[in-house]
Amino acid sequence: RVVLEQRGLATAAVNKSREELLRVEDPEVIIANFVAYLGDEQVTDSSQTNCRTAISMLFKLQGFPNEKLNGSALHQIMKKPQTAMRKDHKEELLYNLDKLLRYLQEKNQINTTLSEQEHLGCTVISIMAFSTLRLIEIQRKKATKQENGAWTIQTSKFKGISYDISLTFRPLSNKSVCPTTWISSWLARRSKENRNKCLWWLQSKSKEETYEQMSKAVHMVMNAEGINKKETVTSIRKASMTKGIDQGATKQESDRFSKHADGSGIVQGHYNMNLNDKIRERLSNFE
DNA sequence: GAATAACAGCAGCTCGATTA
DNA sequence: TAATCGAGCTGCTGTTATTC
Repeated sequence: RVVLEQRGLATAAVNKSREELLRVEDPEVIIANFVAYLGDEQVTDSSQTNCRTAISMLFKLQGFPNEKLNGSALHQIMKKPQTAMRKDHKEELLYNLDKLLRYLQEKNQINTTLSEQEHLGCTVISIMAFSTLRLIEIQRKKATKQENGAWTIQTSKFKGISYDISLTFRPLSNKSVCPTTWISSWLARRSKENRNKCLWWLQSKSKEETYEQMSKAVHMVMNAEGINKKETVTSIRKASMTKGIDQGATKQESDRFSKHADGSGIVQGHYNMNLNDKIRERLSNFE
């Protein structure tokens, strides 16, 4: 339902009742025709691909088998938009994670004077940098205080490894950037009666912070540090893994840290943003 | 030389993230 | 909320290595 709502064009294309859908003889033709129509209308390649997925899902939900939905004709039609969508893997330098850590270090000294939004942004950044969780996973997590100042957090993953995870942050030697410090100071903002409310409870608004607003809070901190506006929240994961790999993390370490099901390929393609200058320099030297 | 195993790489699809 | 972009898993395919 969510997918279909998002793809308004798709629902328009198959504007039929459930009974009508069940009577369709050849759903692949309907999908192919609609994608071809979108192509004529100069709709973007990603939109064409998404609409195809959405209509296909609609038919699948009615019980049509895969073979009826994905034949060679549609395969050929989809080649153009899918080829155009492939991303160019550029060699480009990402901002350094240290930039954000330095910001956290400065702000930690005055964390009681930060605005609620900025405080939340810093806390999320600290958690993301040291856990490589996604924003959605951070938003729906629970935090429990342990002995010795450690915090255990529990969340569910829908992407990647498909089980619930729980991980424990123990105090780091540099306390000013440590997630335990930031979670503690974030919770210290609220009054006694709200102590047991969920982690992202806002004292000022008396409600839980929304996903979109959390994204804005993180962007606010990133912008304040002068990071290019085009960088997304996910780039913090990238910066974290890139730094780890640059410092010599082994493949096993980075796979475990990133929690990808197929670690090496994904990390190589999307998260290892180190330049190849060092290896080129070494190759250029010979006896 | 054929059969099989192991591996790498890619395409396709799905769903998270962002923006207007 | 609609539209778009982008990340990442699954499964397929072709290549290389190994065994028979």
